[in-house]
Amino acid sequence: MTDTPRAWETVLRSIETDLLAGTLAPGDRLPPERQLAAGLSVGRSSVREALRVLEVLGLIRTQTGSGPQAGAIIVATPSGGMSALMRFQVAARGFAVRDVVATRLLLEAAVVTELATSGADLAASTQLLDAMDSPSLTEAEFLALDAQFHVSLAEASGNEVVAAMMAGLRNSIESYVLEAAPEWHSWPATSERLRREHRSILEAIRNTTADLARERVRNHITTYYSESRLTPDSAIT
Amino acid sequence: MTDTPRAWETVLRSIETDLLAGTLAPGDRLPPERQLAAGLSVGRSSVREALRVLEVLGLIRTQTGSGPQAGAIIVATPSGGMSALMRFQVAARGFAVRDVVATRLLLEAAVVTELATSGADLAASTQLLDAMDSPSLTEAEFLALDAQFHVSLAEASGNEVVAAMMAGLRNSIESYVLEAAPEWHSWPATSERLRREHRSILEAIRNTTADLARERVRNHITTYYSESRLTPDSAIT
DNA sequence: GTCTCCGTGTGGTCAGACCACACAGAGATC
DNA sequence: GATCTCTGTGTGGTCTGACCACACGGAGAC
Repeated sequence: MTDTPRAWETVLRSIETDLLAGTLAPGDRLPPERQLAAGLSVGRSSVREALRVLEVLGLIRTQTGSGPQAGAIIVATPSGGMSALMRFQVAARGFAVRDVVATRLLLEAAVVTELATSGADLAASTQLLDAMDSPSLTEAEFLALDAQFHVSLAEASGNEVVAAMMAGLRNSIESYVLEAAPEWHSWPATSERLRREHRSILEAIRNTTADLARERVRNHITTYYSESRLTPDSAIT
Repeated sequence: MTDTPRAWETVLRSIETDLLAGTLAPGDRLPPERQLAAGLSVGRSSVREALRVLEVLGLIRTQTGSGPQAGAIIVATPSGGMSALMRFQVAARGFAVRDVVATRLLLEAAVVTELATSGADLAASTQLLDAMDSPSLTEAEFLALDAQFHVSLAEASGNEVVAAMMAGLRNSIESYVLEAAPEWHSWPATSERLRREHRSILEAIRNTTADLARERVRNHITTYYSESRLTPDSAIT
């Protein structure tokens, strides 16, 4: 009943407190592991367990050596953590692939609706589409740009939470997509279709026709996963 | 260029592989740390760093002692990991509270739309509402049930990914809500209003009036966070 | 047959040691 | 004086060994 927290939880809570208090902010360096351990009266291994968690969550970046770039630095890049979380949950069957796809559809529909309504800056997304026109791209490279394009839409909406979720959702089933890719009927035809659909989505957004953009996103994504033989059914909204 | 993975990454990848291969499944026990270390030719501390990550991500549960319940067991409970991730990202300003609220609104609107359309089982949600009618509840207890109610809606939609996200979003700003709670004008009046709004949302779902349910959710959430002085603006959709 | 106790295996933690690495400054070289 | 080289130093990364707390389960006492 005394509820003794484990040592590494103490470290985690201490860092969280410093973050909330503003003592620690993105760009700052954490104290060296040995010093952190001494300051909290825990072993260095406990500190390391806590730092490992923070690293996977995308909160810090560690680097060996000396100098200003060495050590643990607060970075707060959520997409990495979101990807790791979802990838493992899919692997452990905590998340069904069907739900991942449905959630992606849900989020992306909301994103394009917002973009069509608010008229945000789509320069980054447009640039990615141009890059995808290069005929020298391999299949994997093309799909990577494809993923970036969809994330860029979420970023353009200005909602970092949604952007991170989109990245995580995509990454979590990336291996499944790549696995299924060889089964696509014809890669040149598929990539051509994907490019066309991307441009039509952007066009609908620019014309501020939210319903049309949403409809096109819906078709785009369901077709995509259907060809990958990933259950396209049961999409919320 | 040799790209030597760190020892704990080796452990993580090994476990992920076993999960994907089906060698490891929810309910299974991981090998003891010492044995795992020997099998992968890494130190026990590296194994522990990997297990710590998996624990925070909600993939395993560890317990001391001996017997069938001791050790690390695969559980795959994503909400815990989602909560930790979002809580730290909010603390480190990777996520703006505004975006968290906007995302919650987005997801919940989609959830009630789905529920109103598909006619899912709402018994669990109804039961939580009844529990919230008890006059002996403290403020914190009431708010905990409140959070559970909203998560239960997401669960009723059958999408575990969305349910985990809802739980994570809510937990990540829970501390802010509790902080602001004392500033509410009148607790009895507030709780009464919340109860009323909850029931009206469920009613709209039962009547399969999706638009109405969405509208009521929107009002419910924006009012809620507005009273908590948490930026209610800029909600996608 | 029941109760008690202790062996055993598990995670949790700590301390110490060593390695690889990267920077910074001292010193050598031109 | 400017440049190059080298070594010291501080950092994370890892391993080993040791000890603790805990919970189960069977051996032994009653």
